[in-house]
Amino acid sequence: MQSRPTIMDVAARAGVSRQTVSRVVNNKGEVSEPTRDRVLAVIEELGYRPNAAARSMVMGRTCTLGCISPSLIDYTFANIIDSAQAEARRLGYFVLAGSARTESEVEPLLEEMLHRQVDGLLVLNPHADGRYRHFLPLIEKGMAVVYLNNTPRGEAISSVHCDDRDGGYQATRYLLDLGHTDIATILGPGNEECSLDRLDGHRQALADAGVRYMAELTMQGDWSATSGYRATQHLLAAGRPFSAIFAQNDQMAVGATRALREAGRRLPNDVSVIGFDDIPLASYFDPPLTTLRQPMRETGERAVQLLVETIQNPGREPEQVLIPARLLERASCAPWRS
Amino acid sequence: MQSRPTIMDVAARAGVSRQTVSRVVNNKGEVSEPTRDRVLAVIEELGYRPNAAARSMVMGRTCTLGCISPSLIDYTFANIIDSAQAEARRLGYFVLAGSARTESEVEPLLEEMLHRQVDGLLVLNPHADGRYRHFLPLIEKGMAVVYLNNTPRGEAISSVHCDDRDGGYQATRYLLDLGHTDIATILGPGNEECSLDRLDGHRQALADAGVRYMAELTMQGDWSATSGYRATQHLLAAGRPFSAIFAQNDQMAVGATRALREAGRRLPNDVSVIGFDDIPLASYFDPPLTTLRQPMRETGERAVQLLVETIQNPGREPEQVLIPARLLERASCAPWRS
DNA sequence: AGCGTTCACGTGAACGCTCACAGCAGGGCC
DNA sequence: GGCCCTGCTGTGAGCGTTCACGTGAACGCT
Repeated sequence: MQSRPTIMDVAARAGVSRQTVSRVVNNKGEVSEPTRDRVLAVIEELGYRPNAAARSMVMGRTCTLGCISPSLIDYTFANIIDSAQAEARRLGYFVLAGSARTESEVEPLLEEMLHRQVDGLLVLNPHADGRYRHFLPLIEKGMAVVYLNNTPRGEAISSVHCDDRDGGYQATRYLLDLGHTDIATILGPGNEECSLDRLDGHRQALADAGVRYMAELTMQGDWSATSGYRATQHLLAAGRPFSAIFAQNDQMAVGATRALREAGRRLPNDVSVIGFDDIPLASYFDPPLTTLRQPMRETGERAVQLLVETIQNPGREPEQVLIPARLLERASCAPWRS
Repeated sequence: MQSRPTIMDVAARAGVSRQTVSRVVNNKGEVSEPTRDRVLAVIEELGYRPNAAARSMVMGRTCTLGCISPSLIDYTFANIIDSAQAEARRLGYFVLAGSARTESEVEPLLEEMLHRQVDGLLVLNPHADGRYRHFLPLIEKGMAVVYLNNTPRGEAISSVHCDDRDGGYQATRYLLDLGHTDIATILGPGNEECSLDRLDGHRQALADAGVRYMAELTMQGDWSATSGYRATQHLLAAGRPFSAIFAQNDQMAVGATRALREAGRRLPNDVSVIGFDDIPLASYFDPPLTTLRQPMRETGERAVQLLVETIQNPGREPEQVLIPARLLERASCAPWRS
């Protein structure tokens, strides 16, 4: 790469000092009209681009946000990251995204990001066990951090995520309104807050409707389709009757429908299934999956806004943002005919 | 954020010069055992992390790769980016990923990345029309660039992607071996090389088997499930009989199965469907989708390796890497009973 | 005329690091 | 003793910016 022109090259060619060029580039300070035009022309001519590294160095900030996620592939995460990245760029920041598949990968990834002097950190769906360990000391030292998806309870930490409790409530309420009372539910991992919250909402909806919650109809999954499949097989084998399943995400819902079909149950007439997330092909399953749409783009955007605000105003109080999920009625749920 | 310790703080506290600290940190040059230990201890104690911006400035490289993709959400892209990111980190680089949904977003994104002085560029599935425009001049100036997925023809550009031609051949060959001769095919956008290549392979397989290629059985899609759905409806309406569909990606395959089911055709007995990609829930569709698995992780890794090699050795000749796709037999294809 | 203000620019220093070089021991060799 | 070599360490300069000043010139006011 032949070396790029520097601010000095521009200054020399325009017959001004570097500072004037700097003023033009940053639009700050007084520069006369003709001088400005001349400088801009030279910038254009030379293809000058200010060196972000040099600028970072003197300004003490990099305008870079780190984003640590268990995966960049998962549809939900990818969506959040995509929108976060777009919003960040709108605000003059860039996102350095890294995946830490396992808990032990978090530390080195975080370390690398701190090397890069990221101005703030977006933490996606932190691994339950290391959720506090890595980030709390950083926050205490003044690092701006926003959690997404899972939020540690009882900590003064900024976070943005879907209103899982309300989502669980809506899903269950919907099934109840269709006349179902024997509602099975398939959870995510037990150490993830969003799963606990969805369950909470579920139980609240049952309670509000005067329907007894039955622990035997609650199965544990791990978000994967396979786990939903297995959970449903267990449910069927256990023999306790149910007419509907609330799966805490779409993958598990898809696994559930498969297990049901294999067991000869017809959807939605024999059993209704409702999911959570609204993955891309949800409407293409047989039957098209009724689900709660997670507000992924908004989540990413709000998180970046919150993070940037925190960076620019370090005194800012932590804030917990909840964004409601929206019910999408498709064809996997039907009224219960008793 | 209280200010981080600098190399001078470490030097002072260890009673050595900055250069010695630098030598220890970078493991280069001679440092006596006791001095090294002392410095390392101070680094640990102070939590010193070298400032990447300062280092970039003097070294003239940022150890950062830009990655421009139409989307970070799409399963294929997300997979490639995730693996690229992991491989990059292994090699001491970081990936700055940005999405440029439309052609017009490429320019500003590229511009921002150049500001950041990225050492090289990963270009994912470039928008057909702007494929050359933005990057060729950069490459001429010595910028390291690797294309992924779609590769402009006839340019001396490094690229890594799936062997689409062979994939198209395999898919078609598989259907032919099952006894199908009336094979419909649903393409991706006509300006994407990977779609053209898959079609090429398809036609070659037909030719090799002495089966006539029928243009009426070829439909154009845009990778979306909906487009596959529509294309199949057209195919059915056109009345020309077919016993199998080769959809150039899984989304369209899923759309196709839905259209077939709605038309009362049974899968796979009436019609076989084969896709391309192996999306996560492919095995959970009804019937589980037979498809060609795209080597996404390998693609991302090889691309980064190639890019880093090019950066470190600017004289390196451009190289086109093809990675074979692998047939995954599931249940959406059946032998043709004539 | 003398003064302060504003405008339009320029200059030294600093950001945190690495590179190239220099210096100073100590050791081996003729 | 004088020479060179090697191992270890320090110093000046510079990377490309911005910040905090400083400096004229022009202007308006008393």
